[in-house]
Amino acid sequence: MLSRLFSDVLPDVQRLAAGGWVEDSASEDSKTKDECHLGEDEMDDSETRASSSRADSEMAGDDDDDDDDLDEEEEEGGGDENSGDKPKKRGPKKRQMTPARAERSKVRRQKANARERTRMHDLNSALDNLRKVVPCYSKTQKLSKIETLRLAKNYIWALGEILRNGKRPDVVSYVQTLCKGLSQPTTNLVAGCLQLNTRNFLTEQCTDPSRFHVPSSPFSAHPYPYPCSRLASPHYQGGSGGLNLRSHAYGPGYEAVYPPGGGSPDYSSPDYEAPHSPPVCHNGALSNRPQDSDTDRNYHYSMHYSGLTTARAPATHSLPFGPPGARLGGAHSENIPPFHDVHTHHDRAPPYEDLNAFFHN
DNA sequence: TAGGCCATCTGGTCCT
DNA sequence: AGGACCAGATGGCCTA
Repeated sequence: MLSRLFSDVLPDVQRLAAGGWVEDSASEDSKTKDECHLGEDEMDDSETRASSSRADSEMAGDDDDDDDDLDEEEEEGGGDENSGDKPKKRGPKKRQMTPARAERSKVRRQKANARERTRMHDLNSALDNLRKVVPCYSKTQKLSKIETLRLAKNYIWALGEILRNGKRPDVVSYVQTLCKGLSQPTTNLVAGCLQLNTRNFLTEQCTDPSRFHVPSSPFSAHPYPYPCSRLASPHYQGGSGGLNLRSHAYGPGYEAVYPPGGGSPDYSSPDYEAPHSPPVCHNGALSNRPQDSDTDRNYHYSMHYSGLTTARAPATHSLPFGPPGARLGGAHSENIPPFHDVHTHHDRAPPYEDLNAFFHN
């Protein structure tokens, strides 16, 4: 099953790596405005516009040239740079910038700029494709580049954990893995994509961890060797509304646990990242209420991955983590981003159905 | 208004 | 020489 999953995903990954993903309408939407009004035809214009303005200022007096041969001859004999009182410079003699040479340099620079632009567009296109295959995708609330990479890293890590452990992880660990190192807005978005109220299920878990199956989680069997730099940051101020994956999830002093199969720290793990990430901004975006109702709380205890199978019918936008038949949208909608255009990428990634089945009991 | 994110230009370095 | 890649600088846009 999982082998089929990866056999399905692998070509896409390869296409991603090659940057050869066929753009669809969604990617068109995700183009930046600059890219949008910068069609292929206009690229040259803008390129000329942008670089020429600068080049023109640099090359004052750069009139249309000229006789290259003549210039070359001049350059060959151009040893007059050190003709003054100044000490001779070492190294290759700097050729005199003749108008012809300046023109060639300008053209070369313009071509280099165009190539660089194309290269960056390709890179952005690949990033757009990556945005579509990570577990959260929104046309309007596009993940930033860095957040996309972080989420992708976490996603790969989570899938690897599933393969290593051969069983489905608990929802808490899964979401925590996905959100590790992500900014608060992105955490909200991911939680929203998974239709989770992150604050609720985490705080409740803190209140009564025994009601979750976290201790038996494949992710929680070992001490977490890769403290999240954000959550461990001194800048972090755990608030009532914030998502505190450390203390809220497992209680004070309990580190979230996402070990590899073994017990020894694996610093090659994607969870290990140099502590360069900015601190999480716990601005209460996850929660507007000090405490939720028991109804809301109880809902979280019955969360399962089963809802992810709604990916088969994305138009319904049903909430995936509720008890069968439960409607959860209104109760939690204030804590999660607007989802009319937010969905898991699995809506369009059939292989994830296998994963859903895997999560299913 | 500050900060985050982004696109673009640019010069340097390495490789072919 | 030219292309690919990279990182720094810069300015624009957006949001809190």
